[in-house]
Amino acid sequence: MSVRVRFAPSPTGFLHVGGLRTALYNYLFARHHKGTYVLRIEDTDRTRLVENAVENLIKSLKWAGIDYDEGPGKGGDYAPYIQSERLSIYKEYADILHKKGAAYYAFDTTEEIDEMRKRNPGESFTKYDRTSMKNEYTLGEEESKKMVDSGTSYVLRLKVPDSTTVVFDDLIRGKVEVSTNEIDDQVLMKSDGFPTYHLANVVDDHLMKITHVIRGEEWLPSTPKHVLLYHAFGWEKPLFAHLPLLLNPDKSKLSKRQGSVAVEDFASEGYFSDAIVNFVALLGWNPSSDREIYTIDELIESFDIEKVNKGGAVFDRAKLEWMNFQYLKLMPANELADILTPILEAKGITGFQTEYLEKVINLFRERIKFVKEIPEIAGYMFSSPQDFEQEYLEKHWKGNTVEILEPLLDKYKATGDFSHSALYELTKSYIEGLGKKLKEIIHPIRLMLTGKSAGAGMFETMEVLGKDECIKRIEEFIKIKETGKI
RNA sequence: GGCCCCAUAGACUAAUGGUUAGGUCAUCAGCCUUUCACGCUGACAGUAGCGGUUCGAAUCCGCUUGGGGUCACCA
Repeated sequence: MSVRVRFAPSPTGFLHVGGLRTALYNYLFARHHKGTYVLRIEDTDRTRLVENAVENLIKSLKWAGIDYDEGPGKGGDYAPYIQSERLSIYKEYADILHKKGAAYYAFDTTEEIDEMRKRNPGESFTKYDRTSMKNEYTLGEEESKKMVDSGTSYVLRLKVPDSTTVVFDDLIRGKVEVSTNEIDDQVLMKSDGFPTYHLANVVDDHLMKITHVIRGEEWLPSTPKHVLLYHAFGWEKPLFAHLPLLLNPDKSKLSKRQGSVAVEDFASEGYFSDAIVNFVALLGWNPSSDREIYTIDELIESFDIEKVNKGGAVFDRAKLEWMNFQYLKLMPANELADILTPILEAKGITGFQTEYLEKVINLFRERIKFVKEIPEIAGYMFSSPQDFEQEYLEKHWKGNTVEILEPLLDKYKATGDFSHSALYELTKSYIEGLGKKLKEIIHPIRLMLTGKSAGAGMFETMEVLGKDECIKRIEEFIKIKETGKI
């Protein structure tokens, strides 16, 4: 039988990185087994509708390079893939459950339920009390039918059998057992006619012929309810695999507060999708070799759901940055220039050729983790420096600096070769001819051209800046220095 | 609190009964050097604890401790 998996997020407005990892593992599993990947939207909570949430979700998945075979916008044999468009299906299956006696109507108000829970405050676990509340059993079948027909608000609850044990196998965790005494008579159909997650999820997974349910660990406690539902319907259940959680540094479930958590935020912060995918893939699993960087095809090739770890994994942003840097180092300059251009434009820097941007990128790519850092640390590549580091100036600008500089400036003016190697030779032989060391002149030059103590190689920087610009900056600096303004 | 899940260095992980417990991030040091980085080399640092099974345990079992998740007409 061919593998069919699904990623079934609820449209909360954005894709959480934890969701991305779940989506990714499903994707890797599907592709590894040459199976089918389904995207299904679980929007059965109409109180939490968020505008454009589905579009955003799909956009983020697409950004990450995770494409699905069936789902919203694509269709498929089991459409629709948005649960709010499948209401009549759930109603139909809810009725089947009711007819089988596996579920029953209940008429309690929210207040009555609250009160029931308050009744035994010392109790460790408050289960819906089928024998004392307002439902089909206490009211009688006839009365209850009358109420339903007359339009009284009601829900459908799962009749959980007493004192039996639900057992299922988890691909990652092995055998899991839970006593039904610990399982509540879960609401399956809400009073607004929408199904709860539990019903919709089971019905859809069955109807869509899902073979493996791969989802976050937070679903583990409700899986027994789902197993009960499969059993009640007389359906074969899929295989389950509950993924370990992604954690904050304090080990709690990954959330905002301690940094971005939305995939779109990582994108706008300048992370590369390949880096995020690579990083997230290795949180909870790895191909067991001594390597960190993998292409998506390599991940697909070696993915093994049974080798996924059981314990939660802290989302370490420092390592993510390092990962991003690994990709930045290797990325073609023209692609990075395409990223740089709008960043510069946003700062009002325009009019530079792509070729020039590529040179700047190559100068700085090993000194940054994000492209957006370039205008921050190397603004002088786009206009003359306005500020000069005071401490750097005081340390390297001596009384005789101008004296030493002027003949060198003439040599720069005279040379036809402004390549970094030629500049190096020229500068070196000149300064050594004076019995001085190269570094004695390099720092003043760096100061005049960049205003900063830190930067790329001096002669490489000069080559990219170009002869005219370098000469202009040096002359300007000397002039201003003479006025005493610096 | 009940139930469920989990436990290799600060973090991510490898090792599925036999290794000096390996790799990566972070941290620290040295080298390189033209500043800052990169890179290279090295260092620090781990099987939560206690029992048991076994010739042999990070690995299997039990208990303890610790952490997390979950207990809605939310998913």
